[in-house]
Formats: sequence, C-alpha cells, structure tokens
Amino acid sequence: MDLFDQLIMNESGSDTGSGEFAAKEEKSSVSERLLDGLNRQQSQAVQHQDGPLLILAGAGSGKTRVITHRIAWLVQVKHVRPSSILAITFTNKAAAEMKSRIEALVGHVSSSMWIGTFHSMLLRILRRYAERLGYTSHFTILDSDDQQRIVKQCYKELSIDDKKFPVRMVHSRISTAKNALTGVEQFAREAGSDFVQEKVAQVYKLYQQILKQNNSMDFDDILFEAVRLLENNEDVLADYQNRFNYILVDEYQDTNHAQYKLVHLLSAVHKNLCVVGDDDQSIYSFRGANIQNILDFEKDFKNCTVIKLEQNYRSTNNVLQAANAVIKNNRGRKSKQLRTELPDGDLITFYRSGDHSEEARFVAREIVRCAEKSTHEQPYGQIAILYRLNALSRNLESALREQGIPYRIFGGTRFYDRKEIRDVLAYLRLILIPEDRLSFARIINTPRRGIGDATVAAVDAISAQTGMAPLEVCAKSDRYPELARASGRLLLFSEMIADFRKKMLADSLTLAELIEAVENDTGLIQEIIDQQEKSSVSDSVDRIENLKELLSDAVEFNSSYIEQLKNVRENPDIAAAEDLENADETLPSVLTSYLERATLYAEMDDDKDQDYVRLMTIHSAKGLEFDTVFLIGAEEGLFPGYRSLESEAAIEEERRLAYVAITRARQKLYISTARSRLIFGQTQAFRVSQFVMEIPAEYLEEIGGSRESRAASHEAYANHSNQPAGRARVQFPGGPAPAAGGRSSTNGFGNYTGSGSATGNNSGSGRFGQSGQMSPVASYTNSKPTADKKQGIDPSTLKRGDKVKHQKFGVGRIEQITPVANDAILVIEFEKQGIKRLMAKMAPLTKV
DNA sequence: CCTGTTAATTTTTTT
DNA sequence: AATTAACAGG
Repeated sequence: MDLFDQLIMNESGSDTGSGEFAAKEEKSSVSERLLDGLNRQQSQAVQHQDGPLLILAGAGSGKTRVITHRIAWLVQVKHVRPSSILAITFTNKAAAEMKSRIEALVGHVSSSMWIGTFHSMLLRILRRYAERLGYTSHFTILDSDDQQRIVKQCYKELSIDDKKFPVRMVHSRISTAKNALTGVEQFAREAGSDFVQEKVAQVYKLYQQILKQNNSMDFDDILFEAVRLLENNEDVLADYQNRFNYILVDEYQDTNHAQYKLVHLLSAVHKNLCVVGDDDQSIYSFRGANIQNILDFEKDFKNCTVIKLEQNYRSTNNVLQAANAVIKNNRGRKSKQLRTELPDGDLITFYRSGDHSEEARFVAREIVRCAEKSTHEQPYGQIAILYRLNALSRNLESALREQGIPYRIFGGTRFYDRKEIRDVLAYLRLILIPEDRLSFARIINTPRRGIGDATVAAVDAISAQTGMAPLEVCAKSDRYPELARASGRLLLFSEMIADFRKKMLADSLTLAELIEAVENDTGLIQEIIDQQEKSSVSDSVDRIENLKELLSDAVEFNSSYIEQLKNVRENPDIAAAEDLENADETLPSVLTSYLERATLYAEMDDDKDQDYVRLMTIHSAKGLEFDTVFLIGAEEGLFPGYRSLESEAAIEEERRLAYVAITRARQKLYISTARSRLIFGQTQAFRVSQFVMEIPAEYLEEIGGSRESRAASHEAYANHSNQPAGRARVQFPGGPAPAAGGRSSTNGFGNYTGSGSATGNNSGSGRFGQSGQMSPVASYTNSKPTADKKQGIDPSTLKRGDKVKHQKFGVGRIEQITPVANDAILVIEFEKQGIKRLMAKMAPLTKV
C-alpha cells in the first residue's frame, strides 16, 4: 500500500510540479497550480463557492482531477478546515486513490479529512453510537454469504419451503427493502395480503431478530441503521451536520435511497453538497441504485449549480463516437455529447467468430500482435478483456496460456470469500467472540469431527432454553443427557477454542501465528490434503496456497496496523483516529480490526505496474481505462442478458453498461462475438448484440463475417463457412488477411490434453495468490517469541524415495512431493500405517 | 451419524 | 458444466 501511494504521489507530483513552482510564484501560484491545465468547466467546478453543485462528468472527462483539485482548492485557497470535509466514494479502491491524490496536492493535512466509502464512514459513526440502536459497539458485520445462511436458518424455524421461495430471492427482497428504508413493520403492513410478500415479511422479521441477537449488522443495515440513528437522535445529527461543512459524493448515479437520504440529512445545514456522476454510467440498479437520484438533483436542491464536463481526454474519436452513438438510444438521460480533440485513431475492430474458443484464440493472437508492436515497456499492462459475466473468462484462460500471455483475472470469488478462508475467519471470530452463533454453526463440524446435524440441533435447543451461547453449551455438554453420545467431541471442540482464546488473550502470538495455529491444529489443512486423493479435480494445491496467502496477508496487515496506530498517536486529529480510539497493539485488538477489514475491504489490489493482461467484468472495469480493450461476448441474450430483454428499463441499463465498456478504451477497441457458444451447460446460437448494431458502420471494421441484420441472420447462419462475406472487406491491420479464425480449429480440442495436471494449474500466470507479485510467504513469523518450536522438514531437502520418521506413524518412504507455496504436500507410505498425506513443514517428521 | 452416490438446480453484475 | 442438495448404505 505504501508503495502504491508513493507511485501515485510521484505521478501527480510530477504533473503539477509542486515544489519549486510554488516557491517561485508565492501567493497566487497556489490557485494557479490547482487550475493549471483545466478547461473552463473543470475550473469552474473547482472554484465553485458554496451551495449545491452537480457535476455531470462524462466518461474520461477528468472527473477525479476535478474532485481532488476542488478539495485542494477548498483547503488551500478557501482555507476550509480539512476535518470539515467529507468525501464519499463507492469502493475502497477509489477512496484510496482519491486519498493519495489529495495528499499529493495538499500534504498530510489530508489525513484529517473523512475520505471513504459510505460503509466505512458510517461504520465509524455507528460504532460510536451503537448503544443508542441496541447494539454494542463491537457488533459484527455480515456479508452476503452470511446473510443467505441466516435466511436459510429462518426457513427452518418458520418451516418455509425453499423451493417455493428461493433463498436468493427472499434475501434480495429484504436487501431491497432495507435500501429503500422500509423497516420490518412497514414491510409487513405494505405486504398486505400478497402471499409472497407476506412470507418475506415473516422472514424479514425473524431475520432481524437473529441479527440483533447476534449483535450483528449486515451490509444493508449499515446504511439503514445509520439513517435511523440520525433521524432519531437530533444531537448526533446536529453534530455531524455541523462538522461536515463540505460534502462530496462521487459516483452519485449509483446511490440508492438510503444513501440519498444520508447525504440529504448530512448536508442539510451547510448545503455545501457537491455530487459528481454520470447518469449514463449508472449500472448498479440491481443493488438498489436509483438513477433518479442524479436526474432529480436539480429538483431536490433549489439554486443548484450544474456543470457538465463533456470534453473527453481519454479516447480516440472513433471510440468516443461509437460510445455516443450507442448511448443516445437511451431515453431516460440528461442530454450530453462527449467530444474529444484526439485524432480519429484506429477503427473499432468487430470480429464474428464461429464459437467461443475461436473467439478466445482470436483475442489471444491479437494480444500477441499488440504486444509485439507496442512501444510500451509493459505491453500487456495496457490491455484489458472485458465481459458481461464472469463465466466468460473461462474460455480465455486456455487460449491466453497457449500464447504464453501473462494475465490476471479479477473478480469472481473474492479472496476472503473462498470457502477455506471463510472457515479460518470463522474460527478467528469464534475465538474472539465466543458467543458468535454464526461462526459456531459454520465450523462446529468443519473439518468433520463427528458432530452431525442432530447434535447441533440439540445444542441449539439447549442454547435457546438456557440462553447460553452454543459454544458454552458444548463446554458443559456432559451435564446434558441428550448430548451424552457426542459430549466427548463437543468438549474437545470447546476446549480447542478455549485454548486458542487463552493464547490470544495472553498476547503471546502474532496474528499470523494465531492463524497458522488455527489452520494446522484444527485439521483444516489436513482435511484439504486428504481430499486430494479422492476428488478428481485437484484444487487442494490452490486451496492450501490460499491459506498460506492468508498468512502473508496477516503479516502485512499487522505491520500496517501498527504503523497506523503509531500515526494516530502522533496526530490525534486525523480522521482514522476515531476508528482506533480504543485500539492497541494487543492481539485481540489487531484481530478485531483484521476481521472487520476482511468483510469490508475485500477487494484485490492491483499493482498498476504489473505487466499482465487484465480480465474483468464490465462492472469492475468502471473507473478504469486501458489503451486496448477487448469486449467479448457481445451477443443478444448475453449482452444484453436474456433476463433484461423484456423490460425497456433493463435494456437501458445494459446499454449503459455497453457505454461503460466502450469508453474504457483509450486507443483501440475490439468487440467480438461467437455464432454459437457453450454456456450455461449447453451450446447455443446467438445473434449479434443490438448494441453493436447501433454503432455506425463508419467507425467499424469487420473481420470474420459482418454483423448481419436481423433479416439476414438466418441466411448467414446457414452457410456457416465463414469464408465469404467478411473476408472481402477485411482490412486486417498490418498485412494480408491471415485466416484469423476458422482455419485452425484443431486447437479447439488440442488444449484438452494440456490441462488437468498440476503444472497446468501453476503455469497460468494469472490467478490470485499464484503470481509472483504477492509477497513471499517465507517471513510471516516476526519479532514476538514463537510459542511452539517449528517441526517438520524443509521440503527442498527432500526427494522421492527418502525415508522419514513420523512421531506417531513411524518410518515411511516418500512417494510423491507436491510443492505448495513454500511448503509441500508429501505422500508417504508408512511401514505400518499405510499411505498418508502430510505437509512437510508442519508434520512431526524427521529425516532418517 | 458419516460418507459416497446420485439428482437437481443453477447463471448477472457487487459495496 | 459445475456446484449443491437430497438419499441411501454402512
């Protein structure tokens, strides 16, 4: 993170020339520096005085620059107290970037500004006043996986059939209700006699009870409860209203009702609310975002100033015109027309492939070509492949590997969401908070330890009767005849947790050491190793590597946490001080912060300087830009998705998504489709996306067949030799048209043999936790005295056939060594006990 | 009560 | 296609 900050600072530092410049020109130079290079609208936005301000910032219009410069302007020219500035973003990444860019402009005073996401900033407030809402200040935060589990739990208690009421659907309705600030009672009232809504209302009610009982809030509660807090507590509201003289909200088009309400409440006194957004980039309505918030801003705030940023500095003219042409088909939008002074640039390349693997190979080959002719030091780092659904990334992987292209996939299941990681986190949470029911339920039988559903149900029943936490029931299980049979195992479990807890409270371990102890002593790793022999698809290596990765993550966290603590002590007035009010260096304190970050800050970070192709959904590409963009899967039914085909509003959202995708490209845009594609378990034929049809021909070149009109599509599909139509018109840049697709179909099957082996998994340079960029696992133990001495053997000293001696199993011979992180899985045939799988460094082994 | 097998269901996008 | 739920056998 520090490195990242530094990079940003250097970058912005050089383009504003802070140092000598300011010294020379003295006074007015400050404002000159902040306005330098801005166009009229931008500079007007930066200098706007007081009162509501709406900045409609088109894609690539220098939005971030305007925001950061405006904040700097407020501080340095208007002498606004930094601590009275609140800047809200949607992602932690955006917040971090804004923070460092502002710091580059104004220096360390930026640290007393509140810059963060809605969730992080509200959490700060909620912790302080938790008691007023009926929580303790240590309430835990539940992510959507936890939410679904609780809904399922509700189903059991209410005996609701999850076939008739899909968990997903009910969960999302509850979430929608909260985002619309509809509480339990109101929801029940409005449900009326609607059968489905009535059931949802029942679940909602019980769901909230369970959360309260657990002293936890889900993601949506953070917004909901914050509104409740402010509305019902005048003193609190007044405090924050007065405190935040200037409020700035980025990506305003993505706010939902609760967020809208919050912004209104907080800005009501000073009315210095500046919102920045682009209605054309509103793509989160499925999450409750209401595009009306930005469209109605002028109505909501009388005498508000509106500034449109329509000058695009990012894309070539061809790309930009294509984007304009697509988005103008939307009806519900503020009229604007982006323009650029950049040259036309290359035409957009449209490629119609036969099927998905041909598409993937085309993309891979084009990337190689791009990289070869690129003058950039890091040719791959400037390339992105975007798609509508995560599922589409699969096809690309093998093609990219074949060409030896370094890549990394973003999104999908996030690191902290992986099963094995969540298991460890659940242990940690239970160790920290023995009353936690959710974590208990998750891990009581993970790994398998002979405690089945029946036993868990009995424990729950006793817990409900006596009011004891489930873990406590386990500890006293010998007192209950109904638990007699499982009592031994229950006691063992509770003692194990108690033992961990003792160690934690004694503060004799580092965070990483505690995690390592959990991973090893609970048998989590052993279970994964044991599964290796059974399951045909061996992902054990990946999963263990993830667990090792968690260790280095913990080390990293630990040191940055300590540093931040130090920082706060030296400057008590920085904003982060409120988060760390009662924090210290002890393990319980560190662990508390760590768990919170794991739920709230679950994004993978991306080093901008890494030279690999980035694969991500369009959603996660918002706010980013790349020299070259490949948009794949541009097919009717995929993009726009078939679920949105019925509703005009949904199509418009998809179109906005298309607009976002197109405008990510700086210089070159490829759009590709497949005539048929294997997806959702079957091969389907697809037409070209209507969004592609909306791009005027003058901005396109076509390869592998034209985008046929609807009428022509049958005919074209009939003569599926993709030779004729497209080929004639192809102007393949740089040479005689190579048979980009159709010819080499042998490859389509060729890669089958290549995959499957362990090497196949590792050779991909892409996946999280495998690439060299992650910090090495080696050094995760540090200063504090280690509680238990390391055992085992360094795997690098071992080879097949070596004899080893195990404390319990006796002497055995090594049959197989599978490297994992900096350790290895050993398959050992013991003379007496048979074949066992063990981690080289962890097992009590000695060389013979 | 666990385990391994079969059947069924699922597929946006994410703070 | 792949993950997850139900089911039967030990």
